[in-house]
Amino acid sequence: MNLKQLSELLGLSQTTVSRALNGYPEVNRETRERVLKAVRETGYRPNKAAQRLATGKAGSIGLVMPTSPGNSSDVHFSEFLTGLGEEALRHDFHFVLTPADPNDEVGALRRLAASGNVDALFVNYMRGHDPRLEMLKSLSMPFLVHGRSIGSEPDYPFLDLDNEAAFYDATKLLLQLGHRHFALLNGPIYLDFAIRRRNGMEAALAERGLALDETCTSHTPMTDEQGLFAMERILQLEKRPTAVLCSSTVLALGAVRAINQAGLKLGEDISLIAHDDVLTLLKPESFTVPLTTTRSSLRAAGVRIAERLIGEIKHTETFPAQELWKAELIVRASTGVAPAE
Amino acid sequence: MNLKQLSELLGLSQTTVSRALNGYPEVNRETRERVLKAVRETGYRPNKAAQRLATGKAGSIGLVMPTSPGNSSDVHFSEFLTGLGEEALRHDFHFVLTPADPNDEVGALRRLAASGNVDALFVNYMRGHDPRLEMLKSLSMPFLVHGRSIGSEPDYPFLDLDNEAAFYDATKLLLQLGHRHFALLNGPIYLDFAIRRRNGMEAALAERGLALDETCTSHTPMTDEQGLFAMERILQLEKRPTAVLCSSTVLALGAVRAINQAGLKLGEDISLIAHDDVLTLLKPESFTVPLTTTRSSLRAAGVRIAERLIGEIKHTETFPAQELWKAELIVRASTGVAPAE
DNA sequence: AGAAGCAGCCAAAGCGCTTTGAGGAATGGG
DNA sequence: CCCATTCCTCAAAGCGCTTTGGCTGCTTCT
Repeated sequence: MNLKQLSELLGLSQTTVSRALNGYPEVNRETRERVLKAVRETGYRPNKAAQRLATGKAGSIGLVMPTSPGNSSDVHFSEFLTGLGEEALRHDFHFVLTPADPNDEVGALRRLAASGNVDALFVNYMRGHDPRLEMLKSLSMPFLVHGRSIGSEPDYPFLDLDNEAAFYDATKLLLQLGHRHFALLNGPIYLDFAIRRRNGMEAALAERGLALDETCTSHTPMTDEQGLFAMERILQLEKRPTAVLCSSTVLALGAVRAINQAGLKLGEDISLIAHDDVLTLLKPESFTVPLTTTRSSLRAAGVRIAERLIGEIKHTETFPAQELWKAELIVRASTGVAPAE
Repeated sequence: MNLKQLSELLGLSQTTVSRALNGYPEVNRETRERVLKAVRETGYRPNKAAQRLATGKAGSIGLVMPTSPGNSSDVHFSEFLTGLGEEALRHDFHFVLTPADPNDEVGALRRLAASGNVDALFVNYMRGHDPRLEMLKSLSMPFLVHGRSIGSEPDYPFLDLDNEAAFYDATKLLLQLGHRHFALLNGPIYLDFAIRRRNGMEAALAERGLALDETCTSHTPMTDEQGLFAMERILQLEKRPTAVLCSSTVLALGAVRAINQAGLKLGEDISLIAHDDVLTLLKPESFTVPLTTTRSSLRAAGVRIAERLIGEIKHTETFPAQELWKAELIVRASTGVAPAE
């Protein structure tokens, strides 16, 4: 069933039927109702490809899905995707996912844009001085960045968490509790958020004349296994830190296990603050010792990003180009006063 | 840059250029090379929407992404997606993801098919007597099911794990170790795999004249939290089971925590076998007490499914319509001889 | 030498939709 | 009674590609 058949069925022209469907004003109310009724009865659905060809609008937003063995099936990514999905559903949009070799993300992005399959692009997992930015700016297609790229001019639309502030605040709390020896279990160092969190932490330490010890720092993919390994290593150091910051509750999962295995008490012998992306899988409050966290929902970020992108495509709304969200610092039992030396 | 412009540039007809690009034989070798060179220089990319409209082929496979609060951002789902992605990348295919209200999966699927945006459909999270099957069969579009639907005629193409056998084998091993009191932490009871795993377990028990105790059984979303709660409850029962089967390592994560908190020793006081989907996030061998598992990679299943679907769309290959994979039973330290009564 | 075959190219139709520019039927004003 | 105005409707032109069905000129066969 296509437009032509439908219009013949109704004894109307294709134009009128099309207008009736797309809510143009110059159609008689009665006619419109007749059309809508026929649509319901016949189950007619406009062919998207044709619609796209005619309008240039695809009703979909493109994203490149990272597929490296490294960050494969990242919980953080799928949590975010869920948020995007929720919002897209409300607008009858969908995503076009292009899986990409991580060495060719720029190429994947370019192909996606050129394919004519999408109206807007989205990128995340930003790196320092990210090469994708230049490419996106050169395209004449709306895009939105989740995160930022340190080292690049901030002249692009983004939504980011204030990672510096989050880890600055967390560190400050630990300092106030008397801690002096810190460890950091961070994400991969080339990622922007990891750089900023580290910066935030260092800034807070510097205020007290302290510096982050390299041996107490690890930059790894954010899995519980890596958290375990890193923490085990750190706990064997001569000068053991009493406070740990984790870039994810997933890392914290492993770290806590290492701490338990070492016979140390979380919140007493050692304090830990993790960043909580509000993963459905892993709630900081359901750890044996509930975790103190800096919290910001990845899912909510997904919703917001979809909202902005769709708004932009439809030209219905204008948004601030750049948003910086604040994380909440939520104190639970994993933080306590520093033990006496 | 479109075909017309390109052909004018070359002084050829659109037909010839199109043929040259699509590998048709009736083009002079020399001409073809000229065309390819021009494409490289101009960066011409065919408009997918037009291509699709003309051919009816979209180069993409559609899937409905579950977005309920319940199974949101499911690690299992994204592990699988990664596999799909890997394979799709090799063939320059992409996915169209439609997020769907879980109460309207059939509708979402229908819309996706009708949109003309996809060449093939994929579904998973099958339920008993799943209504989507009828709908898929009525469509004239290739589809593939991950899992099966108990209660429906198995006359559709699927790829499934032999869940019955996996849990039958696991139970049998535990029986051989002398266990008599069993618990099962399973996924939602309406899901096909959960039903089959339970069946497999019951079959093995029945051979020894045993039955599964309802109070020792839980059917929940597969999160560590649910695993924790369920196990805590079960451990408080008067007649405590000595052997536990978990439908996921994620559930096991919580269950193991409950076991530890109860002061019980895994592999001595209580034995546990979990099904391992080979999640990158959660390796059974890196548990404090490494877990005995039934193993089958979700990601590998994703790869295979993409391979089959794409092959079908391109009509290049024929595959067996139905595949049943066997899980491997891998013994580690979480299983041991049943403790004396 | 004429018929037949073939390689290589092209013009034009068509995929299903939107949108432009115009026309026909009422209505109201002069 | 005629013209202007408003409301509704339509035919036709595109969107950028593939594909059908020729057409041309050259080689090969009889």
